[in-house]
This record gives sequence, C-alpha cells and structure tokens, in this order.
Amino acid sequence: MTQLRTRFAPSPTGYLHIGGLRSALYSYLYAKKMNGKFILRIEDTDQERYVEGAVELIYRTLHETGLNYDEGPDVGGNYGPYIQSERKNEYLYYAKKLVESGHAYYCFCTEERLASLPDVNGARRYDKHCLSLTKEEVERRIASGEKYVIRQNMPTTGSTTYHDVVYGDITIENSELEDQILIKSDGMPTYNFANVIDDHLMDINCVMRGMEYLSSTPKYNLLYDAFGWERPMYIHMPPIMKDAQHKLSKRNGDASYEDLVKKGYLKDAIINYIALLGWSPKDDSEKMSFEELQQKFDVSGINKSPSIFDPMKLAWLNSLYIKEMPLEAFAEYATPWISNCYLKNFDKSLVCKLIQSRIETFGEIEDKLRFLVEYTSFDSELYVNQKQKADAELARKILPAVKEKLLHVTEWNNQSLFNALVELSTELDCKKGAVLWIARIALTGLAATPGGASEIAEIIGKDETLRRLDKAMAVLR
RNA sequence: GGCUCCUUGGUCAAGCGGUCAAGACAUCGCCCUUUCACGGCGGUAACACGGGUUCGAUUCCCGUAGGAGUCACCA
Repeated sequence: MTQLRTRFAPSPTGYLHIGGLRSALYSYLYAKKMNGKFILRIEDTDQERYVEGAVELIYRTLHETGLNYDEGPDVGGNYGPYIQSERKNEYLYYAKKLVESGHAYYCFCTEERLASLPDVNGARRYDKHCLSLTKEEVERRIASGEKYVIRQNMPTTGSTTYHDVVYGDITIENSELEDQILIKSDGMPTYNFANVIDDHLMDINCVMRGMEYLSSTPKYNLLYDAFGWERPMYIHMPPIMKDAQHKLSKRNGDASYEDLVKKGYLKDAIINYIALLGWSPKDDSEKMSFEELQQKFDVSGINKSPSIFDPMKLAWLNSLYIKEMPLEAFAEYATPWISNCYLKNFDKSLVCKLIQSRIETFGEIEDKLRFLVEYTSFDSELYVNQKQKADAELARKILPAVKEKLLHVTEWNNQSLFNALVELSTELDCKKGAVLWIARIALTGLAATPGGASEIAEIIGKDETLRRLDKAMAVLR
C-alpha cells in the first residue's frame, strides 16, 4: 500500500486564521494517523496579494502549535521547491502538453471582449472563441508579441463524478464547467492549475481542504484525467463560521491564532477547541491533549455542516488547561500579564495561587488584581449580607476587635490569620462567616474578590491591612 | 439567477428504522463554601416544514423553505 501524502497549502496573504489552522490540524492529524506524510506548500502565484512576512508567520504558527510538517520550504524534502513561485517553469511545460493533446488552448481575447460576453444566469461564460484558431495563427500571434492565456478545454456534454470522503458522491454537469484559465497572461499559473500540477508532482494522494472547492473539484479531476494521472482522494471540510451567516474572517473578526494567544488563550486549548469544531471523537471526550487528538482523530468523525466559533466554550476549555498547570508554570506564563506594580509589591506565588482557579484567560488577570493596589471609599451597604447576618452596624462594632486581633497575629499567613478571625468570632459570639465577610469588605471595598479575608490580608501585608481597617472604621464612624 | 452542499436545544455535537433523542458550553436552581471562583447535584431547552416509503421515521426518498459555497488572468 502506498504511503499517504497530504498537504497544507496556504497562500501568504496575511495571518493564518483559525479556519486555516484547523485545516492544517486535520491534515496533520490524519497524516499521523495513517502513518503518512504531512507537507507544507506555499501557494504564492498571485504576486498582488502577497503580504510581507506572511510566510514566516505561517512557519512560526505551525511549529509553535506542533503541526510539524515532514516536508516544506524551510525544512526541505525530496519534492522541492515547496514554494510555487519557484516552480514557475514546470507549469508552462505541462500546460503546453495539454495544448498538444487538445485539452487546452491559447486564448487572445481582450478584457473588453470578455466583458461583452452575454450574461447567462447571472454569470459570464467564456465562449471558446479562441478554440477555433489554427495552429499557424496562434503561432503568428504569439510571435508578434500578443498577450495570451492558456485555457482548459472543458467537455460540453456529459458529467463528472467523484467521491468525497465526507460529502459522498458529487456529480457536476460538464456544461457547468468554464474553460478556466490555466496560465495567466503574466506567465504564472492560476491556483487551479498549479495546485493540480504540484499535487501530482509531489505525489500528494490525499487532498484536504475547505468545502468551497467541492464544486470546482471536477475541473481538477478533468486535468488529472487529461494527463492520465491518478486522481487523489478528497476530503473536504466544512467551514468555521462567525455566526450563522458569516464565515470567520480576519477582516471583521479577531479570530487569528495570534490574536487568541494575545488575549490569553493557551495554545493547547486553542488546538483542542478547533479540533472540536467540525469533528467529534467516537467517545465523548472534550478535553484532549495533542497526543490524544492524534490517537482519536478519524475522518469519519468530520461533520458536513458549518459550525459557529464559540468563544465561551474556548474560554471554558482554556480555564481547564490553566487549572491543571503546576503553580510554577502558571506563574511563569502569567508573569507578562501581571503589571509590575503587582509584582513589585506582592508575593508572586501567592498572587498566582489566588487567581489561577479564577480566570479563564490570562487577559483577565489585570482586572482581577486591581483591588490589591486600589482601595477607595465604598458604600457601607456592602457590609450587608443576610446569610452571614452581617451589616454596617455589626461592622462598626467588630472592626476594632478585628484590628486588635490581627495586630497580635505573629505568623502573618493565611492559616494563622484565618484562625485568628475564627477565634474572634467565637469570642464575639457571632457567625464566623459574619466576621470573615466584614473583614473582607473592609479590606477591599468590593462585593466580590478573588480570595477571602485572610488570603487577601496575607498578600497585602500587615501594614496595608491595618491601614485599610483604620480607613474603613473612619468611614463608618 | 444556474449549479453544488448543508439543516438535531442559544452554541458545539452524538444518533446512522424502533432511544423517555446522549454528552459538552451557555443559562437557571440547589449543595459545598470565607465573598468570588472551583467542585458536586439537578432543571429549562432540539430533530426546519410538507408529502411519501414502512407495522414504525430524527434516521430512507421527493418537494418546499432557510443557510452556505461556487460561477475571476483570487487562492
């Protein structure tokens, strides 16, 4: 049995968006699953859309996410070059072969003539005008320097059928197929042509790509047939949508891999989540490591219908990955997300412990910690907590005792502070929850904070704790 | 508009002729709890519509509607 060879063939026109990344992921996973090869090829036949740095970004993203390709521009391989613009000569050679066999022809039609073609069903269709040119005339016009393109000569009758692994049998009437351009007037091949030539030359026998190619695949197959080449196996994938109507696009959204990382999503969570958009494992697994994905991935689990990108679920998965990080790893990853003012004044490890279980993305850290450095006056209504039987009145009564108690805590850590406050509640004969609630409110002035009174006191330190208590009491008086 | 594909709760998504139609996110409630979060338990919520086929359709077929894709010297 021949080895499976599949490829990811992006064009360097900007950032690698989530849809592209998922295509790469599925291709990679399937290649690994089949013990095949995963190849990267850069499709840059359109110089106008070329974006500086885009190629490097593709390399970086793929390597960073672990989607390492066996062959590619920067890693080499036996089928290079892996950048289409460097293979220019190949294409013309093959196009000419097609002309010789009658499967393609030279076309000199001007833009004006093309525009004047009749509109049929909302689309202009080329009328094979130049197909009738004699060989001599073609040669003469080329020799005289006239611009030309090479078009594929489509059959006008019959139909073409192929099998797609996820969508099943697809049949298109040949009359629906236009005599598409293979070689542009600038000598470069169109994507449609370069794609087929390269796939064949690189021994690609499995083509995985977005389902937008579903109805143009017969054109490619006709090309394979014309050359007498074996058609590859096709696996078309459903799109990822922003909402029911719109595909996820870099244009209006922020759904590039880079953007998500910048917002504080972990690489593993992103990969895990996008794997689940359009595919599901046989069992009910949701959270899966990269290794598990490789183990469980199967093309039979790929869905046909589009799926909407849900930031909520991504965030949930992300929080799962965050929680399982060892504290040290979390602290290291979180450091760039924590402002210097927090790092300078507080114990980093304590701060991290406080927030690790309370964030879904690293981007939330800043807001969560603000109370450490900001302490403003607040409404005494905040002391009211029915369940704990606390209110401003009680706060006024016990806050001095709280201060007195904390003043004498020798070991300034969470446990001792907690014990001291609990002890105080017994002495005062009130609910321990009431004391803890009032203390936390007095210390933060916020209805909700990460961590309780003793944890917070530990972090902000004895001096600040006493200062805040004084201030809280002053306001209550 | 022609052609191609798609259609299970708000979202992801099992199901592949007989199920009380899984599970997850979100949401709501309860429990746990030092607030919040975590965790635990539970609730609300779906087969687009209309015809067939069949003893029986979410599942098969045909329409309708809705959505997506495609019809470039873009990929």
